[in-house]
Amino acid sequence: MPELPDVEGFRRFYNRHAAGQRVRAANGIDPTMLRTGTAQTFGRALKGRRLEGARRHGKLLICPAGGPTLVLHFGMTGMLAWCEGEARHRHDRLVLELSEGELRYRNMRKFGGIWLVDDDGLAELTGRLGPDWLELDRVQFERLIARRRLAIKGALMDQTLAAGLGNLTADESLFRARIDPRRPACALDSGERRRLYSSIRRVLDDSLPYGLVPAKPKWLTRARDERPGRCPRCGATLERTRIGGRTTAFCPREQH
DNA sequence: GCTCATGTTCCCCT
DNA sequence: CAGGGGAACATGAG
Repeated sequence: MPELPDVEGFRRFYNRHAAGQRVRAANGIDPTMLRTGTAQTFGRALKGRRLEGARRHGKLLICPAGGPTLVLHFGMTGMLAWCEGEARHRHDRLVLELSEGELRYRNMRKFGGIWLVDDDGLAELTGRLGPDWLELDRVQFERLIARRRLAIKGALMDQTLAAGLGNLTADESLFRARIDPRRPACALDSGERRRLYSSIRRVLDDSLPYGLVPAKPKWLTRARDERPGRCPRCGATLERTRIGGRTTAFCPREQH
């Protein structure tokens, strides 16, 4: 699930359920997902801490805990769950026992990761990312992509340029802007760059309330997994290819 | 058995 | 250095 809109949904979920509570214990951490320290140091450092409100940078959920900061990346299958007595789920990779219940980090495929960092460690993590997409203005965006020769979709998914877009949001935005995802970024003219920027913002803004990329009637996301997929606007058969190692869907009749 | 999956990183080429 | 291609990571679903 996790692209920017999903992680923004997790942030709201975290702040609704977990923020403000004290950590009674950190249990069941999957050591293969822990990117810093050991299960023991992790648990000791978090126990007794009060969780503050979380923020987000790209696809990272950043959860300060009055000293150390818990950072979660959800990979392709991660999510949060709030539990009050339910049995442990097979894919729970971390259980934080809090005053009023349990916050669980659940992740089937175990991509992504869990960090517990100090301020320097946090700066190191976020420093590898470009600005968050919700903080990026059009002029910055145009500057970032203007000289790149890679496929525009590859540029949109490069988290070091700007952070938060993923496979679905990139395809959806290019579909909305009617731009062929295979074109070199530097081949877009100024009008196309503007159109793409506003399309991305629209896709993100429209998705945020849902906490996911919604399969709206005129959205590519609705049709991309059908086979053969049909363009939700013109009915043409969608084309499927790979860009940057990711399955890419687009309408060959409308996207140029 | 096979393919594919909303992510990232690393390694090898050109 | 920029960028492409593929593999790896781990666990399913169809």
